[in-house]
Amino acid sequence: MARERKFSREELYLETKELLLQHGYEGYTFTLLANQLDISRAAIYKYYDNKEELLSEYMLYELTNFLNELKKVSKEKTFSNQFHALFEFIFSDMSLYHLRDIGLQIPKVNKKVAENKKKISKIIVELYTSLQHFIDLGRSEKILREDIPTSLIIGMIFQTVNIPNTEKIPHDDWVKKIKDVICHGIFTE
Amino acid sequence: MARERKFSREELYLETKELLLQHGYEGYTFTLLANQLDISRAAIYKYYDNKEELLSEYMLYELTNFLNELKKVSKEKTFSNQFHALFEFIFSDMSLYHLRDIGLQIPKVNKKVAENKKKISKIIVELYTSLQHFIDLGRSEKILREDIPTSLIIGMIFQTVNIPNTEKIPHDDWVKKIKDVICHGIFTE
DNA sequence: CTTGAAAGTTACACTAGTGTCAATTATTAT
DNA sequence: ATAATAATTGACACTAGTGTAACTTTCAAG
Repeated sequence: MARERKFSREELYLETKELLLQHGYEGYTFTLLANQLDISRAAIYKYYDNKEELLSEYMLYELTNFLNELKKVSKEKTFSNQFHALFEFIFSDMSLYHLRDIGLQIPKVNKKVAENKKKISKIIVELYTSLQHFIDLGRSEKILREDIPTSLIIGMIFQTVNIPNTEKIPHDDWVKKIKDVICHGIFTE
Repeated sequence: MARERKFSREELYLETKELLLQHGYEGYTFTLLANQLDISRAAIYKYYDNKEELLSEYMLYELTNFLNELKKVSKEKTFSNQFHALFEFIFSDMSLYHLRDIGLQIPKVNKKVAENKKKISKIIVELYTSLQHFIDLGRSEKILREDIPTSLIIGMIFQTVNIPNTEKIPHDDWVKKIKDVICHGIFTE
C-alpha cells in the first residue's frame, strides 16, 4: 500500500559496482550514484545512512553470490573438473579481486557497518575453507604440488585474472594460456 | 639568495607515494599532503598548479627510476642472472604495479599534464622494449616457453608480486616459492 | 473516494577540498 | 646593515559532497 520504487536493490548494486571500479572507494559518492540512477540523492538516505553502510552491504551481497558460485563448483567430482569450473566462473567476472581490496577500506562508522564487516569476515572464512577443500582435493589426487603454500596457489589463480590482455588475444585462448602457465609455469621442461 | 626550502622534491614524492597507496587517486588531496609535510597547502601551488600535474610528474619520476633499475638488470649476461636480478628488485618495492593503475586515471587537465602523460607513455614503451629483450633472451636460451605470449609472461611476474602473504611466510622463502611457481607451475610433473 | 504509509523531492546548513593573492619570513650578495 | 628575492603563509571566495527535515507524490486498502 505505497508508491512504486524507482530503483531496485539490484540496480543500485549494479551501478555501485560500476562506480566503485571506475572511481575507487574514495571517489564513490551518493551524488554520483543518485545521478546514475536518475533519482534524488536524498532518496538513497531512506535506505542507507551513509556510503559505508551501503558499500558494506553491497560487498556482503557480492561475496555471498561468490560463495554460492564457489559451492556449485565444489559439487564437481574430480579436481580437474573443479579446476576448470573455477576458471570458467572467475573469468566470467574479473572484477571480484579488485572489489575485495575496496571492501577492506570501509571504516566502521557505526554499529550496522561493524556488523556487516563481521559478516563479511565470516563469508571470507567460508570462502577460504571452500578453496582449502579444493586445494586439498588437488593434493590428494597428486595433481597439485605439496611444497607450495595454499595461499600462494589461491593467490596465483585470483591475481592472474587481472593480467591485462594487451595483445588482444581472443578470450578463450587467453584463459587457456593462463591456465597452462599456472599449471606448468613459463619455463620449458 | 633566498629562503631555504622546507621540503625537498624527494620528500614530496615519498609522501605522495604513501598517500596514493593509502587513499587511492581520488582520495589523494593537497590538504592531506600539506599536513603530512607540515607545510601550508598554498606552498604546494608554487610548484604545481593542481594534483594532476603533481601526480603525472611523480609517476614520471617513479617510472624513470624503474626504467633505470631495469636497465641495470639487463646488463647481466645470462637469462638466469637477469631473471633473479629482476625478482630481487621487483620485490624490493612491491607497490609499482599498483601505482601504474593509478597513473592511468590522471585526466589531462592542462597542457603540462598532457605532456607528462605523453612522456609516461614513452617510458612505458621503453620499459616494454627492455622487458621484451629479456623475454627474447630467455627464449633464445631455450629456457622460456615459445607458446606463451610475452605480455602474459610479463604480467605473471608483475601481478604475482601482489599476492598477499597471509601465512606470513618469511620474505626470502616467499619470493623463492613465487619464482618456483612462475617457472614450473602449481602442478606436479 | 479518502486516507495513510512508503517513496521520492526540495531546500538548508555544514564540511572539506580547491585555487588565488597579498602579506610575511628567511637567506644571502652586496 | 639592507635590498633583492625566493619560500611560505593566511585569508578569501568558490565548489562539491554530506546529512537532515519538512514537503509532495503515488497507490492501494478500506
